[in-house]
Amino acid sequence: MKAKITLKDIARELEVSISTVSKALKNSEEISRDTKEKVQAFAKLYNYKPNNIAISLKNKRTKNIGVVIPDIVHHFFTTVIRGIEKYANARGYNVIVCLSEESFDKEVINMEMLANGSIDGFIMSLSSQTQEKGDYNHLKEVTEQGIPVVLFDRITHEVDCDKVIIDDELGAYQATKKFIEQGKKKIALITTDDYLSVSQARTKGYRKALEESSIGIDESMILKLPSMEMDEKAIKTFLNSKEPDAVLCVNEIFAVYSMRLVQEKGLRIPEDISFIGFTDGVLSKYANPSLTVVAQHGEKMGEVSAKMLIDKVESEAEEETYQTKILEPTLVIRDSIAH
Amino acid sequence: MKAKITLKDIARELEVSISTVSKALKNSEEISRDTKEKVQAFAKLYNYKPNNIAISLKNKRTKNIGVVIPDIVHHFFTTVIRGIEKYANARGYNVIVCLSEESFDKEVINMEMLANGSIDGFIMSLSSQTQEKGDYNHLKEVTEQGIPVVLFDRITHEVDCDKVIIDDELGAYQATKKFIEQGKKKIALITTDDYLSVSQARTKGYRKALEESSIGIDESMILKLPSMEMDEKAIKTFLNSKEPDAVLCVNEIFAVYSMRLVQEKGLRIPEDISFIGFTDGVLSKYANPSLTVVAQHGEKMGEVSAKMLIDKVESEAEEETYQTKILEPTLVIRDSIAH
DNA sequence: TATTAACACGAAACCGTTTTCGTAATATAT
DNA sequence: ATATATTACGAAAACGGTTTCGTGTTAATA
Repeated sequence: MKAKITLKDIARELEVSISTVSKALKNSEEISRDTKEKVQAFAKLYNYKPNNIAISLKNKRTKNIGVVIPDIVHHFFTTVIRGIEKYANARGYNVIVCLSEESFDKEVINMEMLANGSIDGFIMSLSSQTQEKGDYNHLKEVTEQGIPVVLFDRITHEVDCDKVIIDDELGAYQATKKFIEQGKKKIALITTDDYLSVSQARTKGYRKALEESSIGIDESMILKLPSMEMDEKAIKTFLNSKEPDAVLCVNEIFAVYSMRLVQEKGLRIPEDISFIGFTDGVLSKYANPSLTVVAQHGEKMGEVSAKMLIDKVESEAEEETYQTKILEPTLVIRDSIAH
Repeated sequence: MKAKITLKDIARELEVSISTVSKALKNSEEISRDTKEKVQAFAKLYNYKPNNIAISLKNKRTKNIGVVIPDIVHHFFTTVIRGIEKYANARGYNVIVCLSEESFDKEVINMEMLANGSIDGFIMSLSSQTQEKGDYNHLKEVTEQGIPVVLFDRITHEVDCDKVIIDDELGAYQATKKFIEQGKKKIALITTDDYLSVSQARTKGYRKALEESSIGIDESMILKLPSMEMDEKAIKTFLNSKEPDAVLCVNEIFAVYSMRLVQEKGLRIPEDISFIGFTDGVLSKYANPSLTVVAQHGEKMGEVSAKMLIDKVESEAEEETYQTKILEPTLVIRDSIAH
């Protein structure tokens, strides 16, 4: 086992000072040709690499960014992480991932753990419990300490920081409109409780489209599930009693499961009933029939978030100016609707 | 913006030395009751938290573990990360995730980036390019430096380190045997090239089951795709020409897509043709019919890997003894086979 | 009263870098 | 020959902690 070599080791071997070694390795003009060559050769030979921790301590920059998300076993968050990771890596940053598992307490603990020097900034999406509780003090504390934060997807307006969201309202609006254009009359919505910022926005878009049409809103055509967890029974009862001819779902799973249910009843998709979901994941693509979805462009979102964060981290200026980027969703047409 | 407070700040305010503050906060017996109370109260008031980086530098422990995986938009890896994250977090560690994206170079760069003090150990799964190339020098260098490594799922025997795998051979063997017991005669295998350690093991299990039976092996019933990427055309051609009555696939996607193909041809699943895949993901559960799979217990795998790594990191002893844990797969019976 | 022990604290080294500043030795200008 | 500039390097502080060891003050013991 050959342990890592340090500047001190090189200095001792070559009988020069640590400062000289440090400067020589940085090709400083201050050091003579001879010495530089000697030091560099030695360093290369023993594969010297500066210690990241020491450098972090010195310049108070870790080149790490903390990502706190509710769940990782979820296609959307996964793609966001990928986007963040790719972009951050290209700029020399590493990504520390923490999972809140939809728990307020875990979110707080994770942030506290990272906020003590481990990272240069946060990218995060709020846990459902946090949104339900409406308590954002952990975020405020962090921003007050001067640590930059970028909130994505599940955001709150109560914290001053950069934000990246997709226009969920627009996505739902477009999807609902599509149904209307195709002559659907009984358009249902399967969503979750309103405390989730995204569900709220999607419901708004759905309502807007219906209000603008001659159909109007029938509150009983909206099923609000308590969380993103599947509730098979509730969906079954709902679909059987309301018999919609089109269903908009706030995620893939609700949609794919619903499709199964109506298929078992002998309905044809999309002739008798059409479906649109949110999240362009593997499920939509390989479902039978394939599912039309409002694509959220997670990877792009991650990329944009990472760029915003790193730009802020690296900007000297202490501008207290925050922006919210709104990404446009796209309707990915597949076989669950007519086309 | 209230910046973080340091020991020095407290010492200055309270007119004591830094050492006294440090000891007081650790409740050292050396410090008087009075002083301790004073210091602790002050620290609490100003919300003092020690700087992680400084501590890392001092005791040469970062409490970070590096996870290097080929891809994150993949259910299996995602569950492994979750397992790692949960376990590591419970023991006070953070997880730095790096993606090799199946590239050898990225794998090397990522490891080098992390190996210079950023982490206490690695948990990784090899990129396909690394396995294809058979070059493991980056792993050897790291282990020689005394950094513990745990390899999971996609491993190599050429590196001395701890390993965690599931018994892929057994999984494939059991699945194939299931087909045989159910009277299937034309049992196909859709896999990828052998350089992937897992594909190789699965193919071996498939062969073993057939060899033990009266059916024997028909090489033409094995489709080897060049990578984990979907190749719709190749699968279509294969299924049409070979007309199997049972298909074992090395992942979910191949299986679900294959099911679609035969359904379009009017075949009934599982009566005319049965399917079993690997990976118990969201796709299998919500496919139509739902897919029987060999579950790989990714979360368990992550947990076990994390435990092995952290135990090694925290053990003083420099034992040069490595173990390989083999987890048992489970067959999750769903509607794509008779039952 | 002299000696010793216990107590409470501070100085300083250390972890591995970077960077400022001071200075001896040499080179150039006057 | 003297003053000044340049070159090439080292000492030391700093980042924010932990920890060892030394020491002045008081209290207990002989």
